[in-house]
Amino acid sequence: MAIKKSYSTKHRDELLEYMQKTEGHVTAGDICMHMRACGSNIGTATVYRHLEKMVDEGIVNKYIVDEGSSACYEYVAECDHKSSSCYHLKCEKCGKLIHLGCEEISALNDHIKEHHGFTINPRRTVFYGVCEECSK
Amino acid sequence: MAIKKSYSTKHRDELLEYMQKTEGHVTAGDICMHMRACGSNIGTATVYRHLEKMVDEGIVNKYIVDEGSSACYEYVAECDHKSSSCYHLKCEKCGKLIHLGCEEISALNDHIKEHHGFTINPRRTVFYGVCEECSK
DNA sequence: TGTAAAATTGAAAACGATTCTCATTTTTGC
DNA sequence: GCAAAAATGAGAATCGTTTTCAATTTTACA
Repeated sequence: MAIKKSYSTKHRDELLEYMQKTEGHVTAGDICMHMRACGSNIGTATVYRHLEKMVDEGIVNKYIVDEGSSACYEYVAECDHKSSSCYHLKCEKCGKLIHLGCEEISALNDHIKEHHGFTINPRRTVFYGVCEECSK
Repeated sequence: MAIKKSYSTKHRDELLEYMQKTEGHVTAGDICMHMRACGSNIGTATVYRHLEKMVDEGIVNKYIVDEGSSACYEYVAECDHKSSSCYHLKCEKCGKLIHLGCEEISALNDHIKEHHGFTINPRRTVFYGVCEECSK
């Protein structure tokens, strides 16, 4: 029940800046490697802690894309403006993770909400399947 | 490049029988515990190995439902007859995993196939969100 | 049948992503 | 400035899953 206020620190700023300027999805491991390559001495635990907080705050999205392999993170601005209609497709063959902004799909949200009482969270939902190139 | 033919063994039969008679989703851990409780001496590795094979063969579906926690498996008959329209909803609050058979949703598959060239695999796709009870 | 090749098995070790612990250092509010 | 609260890093711990390896089963077929 302790009050957990977020201090803004060098590491948090570094991490946020990296997330903002990075297009697409990165894993915690990617981030650690990159940060160290840039001379930052940020630790693994700290990266995870900040990512988790940012996910809670809605600044960053987290996708569980495969069991075993690492989770993907991305800065929210990338697709938040289309919020309800931004989904992700993950190709089972080539492993590509694809953004999909499409109104048609947000209609699905409405349908499931109305008819099945379930409120979908597009931020976490990933469609698995086979992409165009791989299905040739 | 070795030829990998499936021998039918006691363990495979036991496991398959358990999967068939079990409704809904189980984790590999659940299975191991249950098998041992029933006097079987099947090992963890064997359970995983058979599950993986059954997934490949299409007899069993595997869902990655949360990072960190175990994957869920279920016997395919449970929802295969509605194949293209059988999805799963996972409540982020209570953790419930819900079957959803609905034609409206299979229309989504068609849309994504036609307009985005992506073939969805409902067997792996899980919608995250909040269920009816939890959203009250 | 008998037998060798191929597949399965269990135990335990290895793995990899993530989380926890804890002592130390920063940051904050005042 | 100072004390309380939060952040930090290193390394240990966790936990689901996979691998290893030697021993056992199962199969194909002579």
